[in-house]
This record gives sequence, C-alpha cells and structure tokens, in this order.
Amino acid sequence: MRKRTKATSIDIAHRAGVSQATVSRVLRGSPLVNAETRRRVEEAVRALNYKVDRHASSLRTQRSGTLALLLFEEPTPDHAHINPFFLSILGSVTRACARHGQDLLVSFQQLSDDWHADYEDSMKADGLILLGYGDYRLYRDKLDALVAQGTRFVRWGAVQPDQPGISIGCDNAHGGRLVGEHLAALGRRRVAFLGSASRGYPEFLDRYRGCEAALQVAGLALDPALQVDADSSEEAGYTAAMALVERGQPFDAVFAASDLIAIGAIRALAEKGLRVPEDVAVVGFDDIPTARFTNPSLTTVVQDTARAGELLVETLLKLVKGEAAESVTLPAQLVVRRSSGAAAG
Amino acid sequence: MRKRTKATSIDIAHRAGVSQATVSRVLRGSPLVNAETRRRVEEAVRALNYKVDRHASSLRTQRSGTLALLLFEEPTPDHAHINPFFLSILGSVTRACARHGQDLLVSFQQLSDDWHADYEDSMKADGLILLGYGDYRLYRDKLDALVAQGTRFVRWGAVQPDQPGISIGCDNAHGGRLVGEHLAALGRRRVAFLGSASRGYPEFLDRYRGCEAALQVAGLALDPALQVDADSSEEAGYTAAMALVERGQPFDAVFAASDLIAIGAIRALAEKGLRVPEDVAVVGFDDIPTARFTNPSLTTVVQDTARAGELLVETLLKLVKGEAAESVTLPAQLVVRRSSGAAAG
DNA sequence: CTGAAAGCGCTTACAG
DNA sequence: CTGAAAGCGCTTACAG
Repeated sequence: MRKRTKATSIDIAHRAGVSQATVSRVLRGSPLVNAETRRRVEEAVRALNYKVDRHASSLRTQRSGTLALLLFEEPTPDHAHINPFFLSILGSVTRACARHGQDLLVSFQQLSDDWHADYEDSMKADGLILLGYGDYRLYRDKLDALVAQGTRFVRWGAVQPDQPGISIGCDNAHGGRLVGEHLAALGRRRVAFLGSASRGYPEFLDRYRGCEAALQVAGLALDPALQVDADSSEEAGYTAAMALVERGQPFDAVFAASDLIAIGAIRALAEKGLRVPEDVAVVGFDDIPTARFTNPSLTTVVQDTARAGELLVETLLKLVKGEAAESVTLPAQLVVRRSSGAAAG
Repeated sequence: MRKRTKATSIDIAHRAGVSQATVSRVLRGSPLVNAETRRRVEEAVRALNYKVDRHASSLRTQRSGTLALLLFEEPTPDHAHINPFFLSILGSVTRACARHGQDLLVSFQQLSDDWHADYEDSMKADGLILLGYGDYRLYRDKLDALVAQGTRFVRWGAVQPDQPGISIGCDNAHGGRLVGEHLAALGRRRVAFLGSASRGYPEFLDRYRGCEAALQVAGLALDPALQVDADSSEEAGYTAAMALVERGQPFDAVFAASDLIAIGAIRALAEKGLRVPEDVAVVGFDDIPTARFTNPSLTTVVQDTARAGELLVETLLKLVKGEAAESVTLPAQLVVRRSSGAAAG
C-alpha cells in the first residue's frame, strides 16, 4: 500500500505565497482576508487536496466538532435486534449532524456499562445523545452523575418534571389517548395492554395511562387483568400475547406498547386461532416501516422521528455553546390501517 | 451549567510526584515503568478522573484510533427505511470496534456524495468501512479513487476477482443455490425472482445465478419472464410482486432477493388473492429479525452478521497497521419456515 | 489585511 | 527506570 503523505497548512502557505496563519484564516472563514489572497489559498487547497487536521484543530480550540450517540439495548443482548424505531432516529440524527457540520460517534452500550464518564472527558465528543429503552430506574443514577460532572447531554425519552437533564420525547400520553378513543369508537370493550406499564418504563406507562383515560371517558376500563409485561421486541410481544390468551379473560382489542410487540402479538393471536381484526383489534406504537406491510397492516401511532433527530442535535449544540435549552414534547398522531378493523386500507 | 475543568497529564504528574512523561508511559502501558510508580500514577488518574486527551494523543501519534462506517442508502431517500440487515452489521461492527479499542464514526451517505476524499485526509479516521446496497457501477469509480489515494477501506459486498480493494461478503451464489434446491425439492416448477439481477447489483445477481444453477440441476429453469427488478425494500417488493402477477405468467414460487422484498411481496400476493405457501412459496434472503414473525413466517437465508462485523473491523485494522489482508466470503445457510410450504414451524 | 509566535496536551527519541 | 525537550498541525491574540 502506497504511503500517504498528507499536505499541511504549511504546504498550502508555500504554494499560495502567504503565511500559515493566513491559510488558517481562510479555512476558518475569517472575514479579514483579502479576496485575492483567499482565492490563491483556496486554489492551493484544491490543488493539494488539503484537509484541515481535525486533531490539531480540536486540540487548539478545545472543541471536537463531534457528538456521540449512545444507544442502549438493555434487555436484548442480540445485536441484530435493535428497535427499528431507534434506527430511524439514528438516521435522522446522522443527517442533522451532517447539516450542522458535526461528526457523529456511535456506540451501543449496555445500560449497566461505564459510559457515563468517558466521551466528554477524553474530548472525543462535545456532548452526548442518549437513546434507548431500558429500565429508567437503572438509568436515573447515571443521568445524575452526568449532570454532576457537567457533561452536556440530551436524552430521547419521556419528558418528566423531576428528571435530570434535558429530554426530547413524544407525547406518549396523547398517543395512548388517541388509541383509546379509536378502539372505543370502533366498539371494542375489553382492551388488553401489552407492555411494561410501570415506573421503570415511563414511555409505556404514559401510553397506558393515556389509553386508560380515553377509555374512561367512553365509560370503559383498561382492566389490569388484561395487562401483560413486555419489552419492545417481537419475541416479547409473542410471549406476552400467548400469556394473555392463556389467562382466559375475554378481550377484543390489544394495544401493544410498540410495533415490535404488536407484530409478535399478531403472530401469537394467529397461532391461537384468533382473527385480527375480526376477533381482536390490534394497535401498535411507533409506525416502523414494516407496520404498513404486516398482515393485516398495522394501525399505530406515528412519532416524528425526523424532527426528533433534528431537535436532539440542535438542543445538544445549544448546550455545547452554553446557551439555554429546554425539553420538548413532540406530538403523536394515529395512523389507521387494517389491524384495528376500521374501514381503512 | 458548571464549567468543566479537565485534568491533564501534568496534573496527574504533580499529584503522583513524577514527570509528565512518566504519566504518559503508564497510560500507554509502557513496560519500562516501575510497579510502585505505576501504582501511584494510576491512583492519581482515578482520583482526578483523568482521561487522555484524544486529540493531543492522535496529533502526536498520527493515529486517530477511530474507524468510520459509511452507510449508503442510494435508492431510498427515506431515513426511516434502512435495511435492518445493515443495521445488524452496524451493531456487530460497533461491538467489534469496542473490543478493539476503536471509536466508530457513522455517517449515512448518498452513493453520489463526495465521501471518497474526506475522512482519512482530515485524520478523522484511520480507515473506512463501506456498507450498503446501490448500483455497483456508480460505486466502482469511487472505489478506484480510494485505492489511488491509498485510503484504507474494507467493503461489505460481493467478492469479485477484479474489484478494487478488499471485500467481506456472503456466499450469495451458494445461498441462491440452497434456495433453488429447496424449492425444487418441494416440487415447485415455476420460480419467479424479485430483485435487480444485473451487473449493477452483484449480490442479487449471484443469488439469481445460484438459484438458476440449482434449478437447472433439477431440470427446471429460472424463466426471465418471471424476473422483476426491485431494490431492497418492502415497497419495491410489493410493487414488483404486483407487476409479476399482472404479467399473467403462471408461477408457484417467489425467490425474493432480500427479506424486505419478500415481506412486500407477501403483502401483494395476499391482496391478489394468492395464498402463501399453498399457491406460491416465498423465500427471502438475510434473515432479518422480523422474518420469524411475518405471516406466514419466512423461509430465508442467514448471513452471519456477527462474524461479518468482526471481520470487517479486523481486516481494516490489518490494513491500518500495514499488514496484508484479503477478501473473505462467508458461508450462507438456509432457514426453513412456513412461507415455503415445507413441513416446518 | 498579514505575519511571527505562543501554546493546546500529548508521545517518544535521547540522555542519564 | 525516569526526566527534559522537541514537535505533531493547527488557531488566535498581538503587533504592525
């Protein structure tokens, strides 16, 4: 392999007949530089295919121009099995980073790992984006540690009044309400909930409570006997739905806390001889790409992932610059497809 | 927000009562250092929560300790829609990077973007991992440019004799053969192929040819009239299957070039009143997580993504160190589920 | 508008 | 085994 000889700003300076400092000014876009000087430098930069050395620049400025995204995947040790919903946020985060001229370091972590004291101290990144489901109670202490260290971070997740740091999240309660209203309007009376509706999973809990509130308005209840814990995977959805059927309690609708859970549940219901949506209406949450192609297609709640990624990056960059920033709750929206039995495609 | 004051190696040196050079030796694991000295330094490092500044270190050593993964997503401009198969490689790559003490920069690119001359010159990364489907012919020129520049990179994709650089790929031809044999053994006579089987998509083409070869052994043909182009998405699979049915040519099996295509195809077939697997057997490729939960569950070909990620990283690190490295083809394996109509779960 | 110079925080030959 | 010193390639006050 050919040895690479990188051009430095000194090479550019020689070629353009200016000082190295001037080269640096041009590359940083300083307004001081004479137009003709600028032109000569830019010409030399092109000719030598010069790129500013990121490390030298960062060392000098004490800014890395890099954000780190940590993706937690607590329950499942199976790498293949990352929730596509997070993937779609990851996609929009990479795009937002590109727009803002930031590089993105990505790392998958266990919630239990020692991630809370690394990236920023080693200057690898100016700030952290935290993403992932997992028991919030495990999480909480680490967030407190981040705040105590002064680490700049933004988290995707439920916006709660007492939480450490800043979150960007979806209006899960409203999403749940939409589902409850939809099922009630379709005449479903006994709605089951598949997902861990506890304080450890605030997003799921909010979805649960939102649905419950809507059902109450319709004179219905979300019977705790029809709730089964599940983390966000097809596997867990399948197991939970099997358990639900075996409880023997009648139900005519399933609100799955995520699309993956819904997909597993549909499979389990089919195996138990229950028809979706005739016998059981099924509604998910997230609107992952596959939701349109399940059989039957899945009624679900869309979260605006494009906006989410943009907001995560923008908010974090504000913190990095020392500006004020605040948590944001994004709206949720119902998408009606065939699995809930409404008259829709 | 509290102002962060980072400890430097000088702070550690003071506290441990040694020179800054010795601190550096301890942190780089130099064998020269006295055990007691080492202990004192380590103690100071812990006490001050010191982390080596990555940029200073990289500037000095001219090594960034970072790899960059570029993910191409040519045909679909929809960020939400990254092939889960690549996601699973991404997952195993991040893990492999962690094991090798490398950071990973991730960027989603259009095949047409200007990615071929950036990461390495700016020292952001020591090497590149290239991932993604897309027209290989568009790709080819850029790969040549990378080689000419001396950029170190490894590509996930078909291993071909004349290609620039190094690839890690799956034995697509063998995978295709397994599918052909499976369908022939089940008595299917008219096998359709959904996917772009052209020189621009060497993976798909290899799958096509492998299947064709196996069918020929069984005295059957892969009728070109039953081939419909599709890139790797549910959408494309749906559209392609619709087009196939409308051609009016009889067929009793579909080999979809990827699981996403298969999922879209199953949906289309159902809408056209064709039963899977009774009327049409469907087989995919990739074994994405959802494949076990489609309705019916999907017979497909597994690629070893865990090994793939490990090999991509290991091979790239060899190149970075200036060692010899070579392309590798990984084995493919058939997973029989219900969509092909065999007697399996 | 431009140049000379200091310094960001490390690593590593060199000398002892 | 350890320290003093040079230098990686930039950025930015400072002086002109």
